Amino acid sequence: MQTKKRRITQRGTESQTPRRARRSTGITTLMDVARIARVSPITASRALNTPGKVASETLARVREAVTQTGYVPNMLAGGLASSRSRLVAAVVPIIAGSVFLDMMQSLTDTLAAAGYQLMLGQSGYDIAREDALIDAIIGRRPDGIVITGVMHSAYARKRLAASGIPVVETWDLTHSPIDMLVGFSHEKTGVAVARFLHGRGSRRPAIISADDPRARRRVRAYVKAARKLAGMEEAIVEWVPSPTTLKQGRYGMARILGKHPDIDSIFCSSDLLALGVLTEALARGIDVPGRIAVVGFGDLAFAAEVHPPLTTVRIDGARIGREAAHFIVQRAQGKPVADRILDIGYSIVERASA
Amino acid sequence: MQTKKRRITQRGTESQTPRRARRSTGITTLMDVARIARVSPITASRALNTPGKVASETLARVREAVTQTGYVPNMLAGGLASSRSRLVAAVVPIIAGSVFLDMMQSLTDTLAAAGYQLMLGQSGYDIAREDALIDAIIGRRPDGIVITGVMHSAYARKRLAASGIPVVETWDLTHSPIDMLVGFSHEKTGVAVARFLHGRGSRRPAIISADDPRARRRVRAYVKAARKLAGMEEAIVEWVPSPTTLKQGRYGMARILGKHPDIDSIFCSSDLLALGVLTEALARGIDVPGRIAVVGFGDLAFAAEVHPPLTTVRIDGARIGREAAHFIVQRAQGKPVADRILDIGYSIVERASA
DNA sequence: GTGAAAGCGCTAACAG
DNA sequence: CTGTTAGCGCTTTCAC
Repeated sequence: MQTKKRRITQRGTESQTPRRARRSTGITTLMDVARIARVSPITASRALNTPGKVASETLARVREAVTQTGYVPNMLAGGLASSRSRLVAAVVPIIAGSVFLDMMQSLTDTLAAAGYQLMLGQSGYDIAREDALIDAIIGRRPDGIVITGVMHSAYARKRLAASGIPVVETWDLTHSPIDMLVGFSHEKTGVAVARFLHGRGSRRPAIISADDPRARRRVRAYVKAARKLAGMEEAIVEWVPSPTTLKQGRYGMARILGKHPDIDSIFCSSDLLALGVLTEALARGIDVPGRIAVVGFGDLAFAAEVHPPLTTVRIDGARIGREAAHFIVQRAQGKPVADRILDIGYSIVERASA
Repeated sequence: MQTKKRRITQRGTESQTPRRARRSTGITTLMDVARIARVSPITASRALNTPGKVASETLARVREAVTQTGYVPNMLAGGLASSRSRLVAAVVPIIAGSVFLDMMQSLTDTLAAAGYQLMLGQSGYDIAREDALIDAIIGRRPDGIVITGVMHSAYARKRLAASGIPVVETWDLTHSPIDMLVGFSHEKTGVAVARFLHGRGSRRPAIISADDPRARRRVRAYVKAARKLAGMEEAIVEWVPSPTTLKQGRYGMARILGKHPDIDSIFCSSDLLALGVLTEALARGIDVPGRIAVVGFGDLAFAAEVHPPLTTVRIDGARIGREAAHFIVQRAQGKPVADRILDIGYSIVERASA
């Protein structure tokens, strides 16, 4: 073997055997495959990525070489060369016990079907960590970023906008998204529930809500709408910390009953809270919906099967995931997205609890 | 500007202006930062990665240039050059409603703290998809792979072993892991629950279990252990499909009661199933634990707060995630892991339901 | 403490 | 349909 090529050094030093800068990792590369298939590396690359552009006989030789060597393409190298990483990042506030699971599920599935992988990040409740997370994500040069919940940090929003990476914000509605948006109106939801409970005869309403920005907006809209409804008293509001749990629902219910034993309905900012309310009612022998009507939020899998079945606001999380994935795949294929804002709405699922 | 360098072509063609092969992406690179800071790219790199090896005055100049430009390192390029991607892949059977959420949470947190990102993959229930997933993951050259549940496919196991990537299998115990392991014994768990319920006076036991391999082993161990316990009748087993839901718990309970109304205990393969059992019992006016004792599995957040509080098998999912992350970070730092198998055990949390 | 050179493994851009 | 060339943006190796 001979040294294949040599550079001319700026200063015309005498020819030395150029040192080897680095040893290869030893793993099969596309060059190995190409050598075995007796084609050039680029042809091997085409055989794998755009098989239609390669003669079938060549294709067969390359495929043979791939199976023979157990070659797995290095997507770091591919991504660097093509500036398409086929990676999509998702940011969730928290993973455990989150209402975003259905969305993550469908996002992962939809993206996998299109050849993309999902990277997961937790923004948590700390702005500094959120900023660090966004930089870490941008550093991976993903082909898209899906943000669930709200991206609070102005710094992060600026970085995202500057990165040029397609961004989909979800689970909310605004007229000025960073880029694209799949969500619904929390205000409309709050108003709808107030009217629904009023229609069911509630006059002394209470609310147990997580203290997060979107739930807060639902509550505000509910309270405001309730004031305009005939005979409706001012809604009692009990705040609980995020993330919501069954436990918080029980405690919240207990606290409300302690102060206002005569309430006749409770709107909970999550189904888990509502389940806690049902549990506390059961433990105290309070009839639901007879004495108190209960409405949840989310329509999680268990909502239909608890006792009594839970009336709740249904949000199609799986659809949010699918649509967000579609947005990003569209963009990655260079197709501009016409409508950047998609309102998937909500619905109230009437069951026995209200 | 002048062409900086030129290669000597094999055949000595006359000097032509070499065409520009590709345009840069236009984003700030380390070279831009280096130019502004008036240092070489490698010094800029060192300033960011090993600041201790750079003079403080140089460091300041580089940092200034970074903030000025908004530079974000391209980790695809860095990973390719260093063959350390700082990416860890996690494989879960499904995301939604999974018992692995606590683990994913702590895995994400622990890894993020060490500077790693998590990539998520769903193996689902289809072997072909599982194989494709493993190849997609290996293609990213992650610094580690955490597998939750069981990796069924022999093909995938072979590929993983051949890839040289550190692998941590979790939630189970075997003497022949692919690489490393953090889990517990499902057999011991099953035996322990059988003994526990026997000690609580159960003689006509029933089981509602998901039809997945690990749950099946718990059931088998339970049934076998029960046969040896004085006065214990053969356990009635009702299988339900994975993933388990509250609904399955209700239906399973209903089916068992239809055939064997005199059972006095039910062991459920998940807390969600157990909650379904409690719900069905409530709907039918059956006293728990008076007439039927109920034991769950998992000790999810809600277990302590349902009515009655659920006796259940506690598995420290968060710890599994932490330990798995530690294993991988250790390996990534070149430190060999002494004990590749970690049994984190289980415990029975005694509450009112049994 | 700093730098020049040489790749990591792949694909875009042309040319034939 | 196939090949040559030149990078993508970073870090390793070796030298000073």
